[in-house]
Amino acid sequence: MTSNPSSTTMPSAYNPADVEQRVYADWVSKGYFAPTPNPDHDPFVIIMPPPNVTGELHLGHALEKAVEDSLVRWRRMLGFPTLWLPGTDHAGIATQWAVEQQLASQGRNRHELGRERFVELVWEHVGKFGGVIHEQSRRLGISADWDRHKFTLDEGPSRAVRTTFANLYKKGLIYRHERIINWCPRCATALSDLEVEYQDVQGALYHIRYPLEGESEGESGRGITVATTRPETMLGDTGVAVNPDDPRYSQFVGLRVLLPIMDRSIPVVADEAITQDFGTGALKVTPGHDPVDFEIGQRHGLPIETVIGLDGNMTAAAGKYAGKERFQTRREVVDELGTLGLLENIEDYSHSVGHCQRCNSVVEPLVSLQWFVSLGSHDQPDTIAGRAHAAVAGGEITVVPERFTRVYLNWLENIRDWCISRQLWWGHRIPVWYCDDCAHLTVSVEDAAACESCGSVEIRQDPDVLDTWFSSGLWPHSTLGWPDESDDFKRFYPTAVLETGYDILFFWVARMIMMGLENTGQVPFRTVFLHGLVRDGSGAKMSKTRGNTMDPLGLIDRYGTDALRFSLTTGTAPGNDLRFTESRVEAARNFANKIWNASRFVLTSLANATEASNQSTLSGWRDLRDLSHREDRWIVSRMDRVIGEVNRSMASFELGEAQQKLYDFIWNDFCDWYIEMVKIRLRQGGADSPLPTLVHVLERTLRAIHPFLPFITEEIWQNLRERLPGAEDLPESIMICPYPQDEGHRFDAEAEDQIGLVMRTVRAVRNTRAQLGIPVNQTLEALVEIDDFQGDLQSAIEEESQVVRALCRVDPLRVVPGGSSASDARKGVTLVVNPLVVRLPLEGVVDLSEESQRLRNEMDECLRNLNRLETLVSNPNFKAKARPEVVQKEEGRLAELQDRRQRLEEILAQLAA
RNA sequence: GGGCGGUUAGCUCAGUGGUUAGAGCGCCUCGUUCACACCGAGGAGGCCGGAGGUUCAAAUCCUCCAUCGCCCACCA
Repeated sequence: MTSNPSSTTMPSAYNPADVEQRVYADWVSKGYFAPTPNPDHDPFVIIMPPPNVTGELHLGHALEKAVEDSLVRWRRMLGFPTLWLPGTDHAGIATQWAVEQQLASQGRNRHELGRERFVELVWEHVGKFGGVIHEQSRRLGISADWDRHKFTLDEGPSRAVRTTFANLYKKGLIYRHERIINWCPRCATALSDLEVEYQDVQGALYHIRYPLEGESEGESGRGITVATTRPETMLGDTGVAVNPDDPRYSQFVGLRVLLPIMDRSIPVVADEAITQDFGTGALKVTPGHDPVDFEIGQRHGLPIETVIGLDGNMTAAAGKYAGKERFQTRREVVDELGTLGLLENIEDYSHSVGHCQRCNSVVEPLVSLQWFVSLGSHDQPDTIAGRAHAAVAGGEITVVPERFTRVYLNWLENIRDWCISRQLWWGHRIPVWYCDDCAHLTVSVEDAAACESCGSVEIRQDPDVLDTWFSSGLWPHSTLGWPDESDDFKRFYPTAVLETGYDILFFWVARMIMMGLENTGQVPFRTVFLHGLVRDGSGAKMSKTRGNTMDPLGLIDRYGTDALRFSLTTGTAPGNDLRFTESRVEAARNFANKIWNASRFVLTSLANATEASNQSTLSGWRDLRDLSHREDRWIVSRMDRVIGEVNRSMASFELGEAQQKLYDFIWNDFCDWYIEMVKIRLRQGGADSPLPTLVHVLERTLRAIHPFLPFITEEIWQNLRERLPGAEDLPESIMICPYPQDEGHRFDAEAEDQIGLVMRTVRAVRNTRAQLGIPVNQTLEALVEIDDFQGDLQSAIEEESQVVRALCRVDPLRVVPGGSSASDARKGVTLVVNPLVVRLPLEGVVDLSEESQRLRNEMDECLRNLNRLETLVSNPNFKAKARPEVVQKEEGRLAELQDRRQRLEEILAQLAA
């Protein structure tokens, strides 16, 4: 690396602002983000979910990118040729809506401008705000291959869109049909089922009497009373339906009623879809404005009346209400019915009403001519839906967390054809040309100049554009070059992992699987990895209108990128929503600072070591052969175990687990214990310097945590590389180093046991000191009793005695045979630290009755546990059925507790004497 | 109406069969010469929503209930 750390000495607190921009620029300039060939591994590819082109970075993006970058960095360090391909989505309806809002604020609208000028304006808007989000994303330190960035409206992806359309059309899988669809009157476009959001609305159920034909309105007499939440649609009623089994209405079936206001005669039909106990049991049928009514109408040959127009106003078919706004019409119709005496009841009624996902207008179902993709059915293997279903049901694609598998399959099992045409101006225009002369439809990848049937040049392109998700559905293959057999497509498709929020499982993930299989015959990715939503501290969805958003860039400014990333991805399980508060970032920042200072300690120790005594020993830091010190063997063993666990967690997408393990290791094992132990030896100097181990563990741990904390690890790495004698040949960046693996041969159970005992001893003494309020600077005398006096334990404790002495301020510390110091017991505190007994003669400091009470409490607890364990172990079923290693473990524990009981008994007896 | 998820320490959450259930934050006590006060040492605090069941063994698996949240769905 050519850039240097900002200063020659590391400041006492990590300052991300000094580091991040410089380090990122260097990574980019070195080209590390591009895939590096490696014949030993298949490529690891993630296609980044393309954000909306004029969007801005929010915490959801930050979470997504943090997760993906960690996976990508980990794989890259493992040696996989790794590609993370970024892109941007034109976001048809969202972007058009944004520009329309701007126009509206100037009192203008797109129709005044005309299509061409409006689209130019959108491009200007994109020119101004497009790319902002990726500039912001770079501050997250993400290692995406920016050179491969794709935009959905780029030439390549656009050609993929047209090619797909043409292919599907030729296969008969895209068709144009008049059908009832969801219409947003504000956006003036059709919407797919998914783009409609249902919200509960407090409305009313109006009971309206339709007189039998021949009766006059208002006459109290026979008739059928229907119930509706949308009285204005009655103007378009073409029938009344009742359940065939409903005795109340059986005599009406086949008769006709008079539609009030419109004075139209409409038939009464019988249909199974009618629920007898809802409302009045009679349904007014409006095939033009309700999906259910549409189907009933189809079954009974009822005509379709369109009384609400594309603009949300009533049409000429609405008689005297023509031209009136739909909700105004509702009020007036209700009034008129009241006047006519036909309004029998109005009851409060809460029901769910579809709203436009984008602009929140009430969606109007209406009949119109649209393009659809025929998806078939999940149980027909040769259909789009069938293949998409089989790919997941058959395990070719794995969904993580697993519970979303069923969600996905259920959705496909109920899927209907996909309405893909949008009456918008911003997007991929439908590649269909209509011939004025012969009415033929020319479908073409290239712009058509003439009708392919009659050659006429009097052709007009379909004015509509395609659903944004149509192009996003092609994303994994269209970004890699499809429909060309490009190198990237051959190398990188199918991709490995698709990581995104569970909220777009249907919108995007399902569509990619459908379209990927359709176009390439292969799944687009092997694993779908879903994350949850970022919520605010009280669990509410973050949104600008709620005003509860947090700006990721502000958090980066205050705490650093690494802290933000760590806080978003730790302490949460995959797929779960995350309640996010600033205190999480603060905690992560503190952790980063802890790493920084531990590193500073190592580097300072390096600098302080005398040249002569350390040059030679230091050279062994990389492979650490034949470690003589127990502490060194302990920390290396612990580290390797953790690294093994981290790799396993990563492989199963448990990023939070992986990070937690590293956090605990670094903070507890490395900083709180190892560094503190090692200070003693460093102060003493001497031949058996801990420096090689210290450097080894730091270096390896930095690599292990680099995928999560990319900036700080790089900065420390550079410091290390610069200041560590003989380290010049290390790779020039931590991000191109190999990821550490556990080396099982370095697991050292003995060192872990013995250091564990040292730690327990130190804690016990510290605890006593704190309880008794013994000042820190007052040293205590201590006797450590060991039963098997001549054994390994004795030498171990004696070798570690200076550690114990330093860490809990005891001196002198004498190791004696078990029971030999019993006569001192009376004078102080006795700690049972199996298999040791530690005696602290504290005559006068400790109240002996309190001490014996403390011991009795300990004994009580011991007996409680013993009781439980004895029952367990003496149960013959336990030995017969439990796994042998569990039996062994529990028996060991039992023996230890028995041992402990005996010691406590002895001590209590001595105290009583 | 169907489905899914949550319910674990004061708060936010980890923890899918096996020691005495963990973390961060907060709280209490003590401590700043020697990496870090963005710190250290010690501590308090939980019958893991309830009830049954399976099992040698349940926070963990099953059933039911309660409660909160989300998704899907054409009862107007």
